[in-house]
Amino acid sequence: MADDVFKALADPTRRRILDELVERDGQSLFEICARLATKHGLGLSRQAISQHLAVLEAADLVRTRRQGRYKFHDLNTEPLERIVTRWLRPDARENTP
Amino acid sequence: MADDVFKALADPTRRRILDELVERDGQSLFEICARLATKHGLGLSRQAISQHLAVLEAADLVRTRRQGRYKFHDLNTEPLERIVTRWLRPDARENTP
DNA sequence: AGCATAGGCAAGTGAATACTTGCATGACGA
DNA sequence: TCGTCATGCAAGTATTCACTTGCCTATGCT
Repeated sequence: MADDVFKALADPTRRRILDELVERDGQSLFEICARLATKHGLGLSRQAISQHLAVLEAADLVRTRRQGRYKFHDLNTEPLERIVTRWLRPDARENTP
Repeated sequence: MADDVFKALADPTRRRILDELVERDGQSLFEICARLATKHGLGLSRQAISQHLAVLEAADLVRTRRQGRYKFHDLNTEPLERIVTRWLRPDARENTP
């Protein structure tokens, strides 16, 4: 459960993908490929990113919806809000930005 | 920087160690070994845990202070509060628990 | 001084994982 | 219907990483 979230966040490429989805939600696989290549200079294959997206989806950080031959990816921040508070003590938990 | 934090949190054993330090701060290596073994049933060698602590220290999630032949480990939650807000949109950032 | 305790360093092993290459499927347009 | 575009599946490789084993350093006690 939270295990998958931490594992998903462990890879820098996957964190870039999340960055990209924060900026523009609902992108397709090819869009993400293109923007990672141009903006971040990552020359990864389509499959590499597809597998990363699968990991993110397994962690429920990304929700997908099919539309014809396109598959759009939406960011889901809910799991992120849960995981970190685990180690925040009561007094530190109040002023979370 | 934040890279090290995510990498540190990727391993379940390291997350257990953080759990242990939340419960009681300032433990030595042997204390952590003992409590992980008894409470969580983890039969890991001393070096394994020592290496995990080194990773946590590199991520600044654990601060250490030497005192004689003892080395005490203190939890530092500051890096945790930074990393997740990266993907929280403005509207979601308000009601963080 | 001598010995036990607390921790550190380094090399080696096995498993997990990120990435690639090649082929298959399924939807849309001419 | 045929070809193309977007994606999925599977096997193979190579690197990363967690863990162990063995030896070394240093502090404190008797």
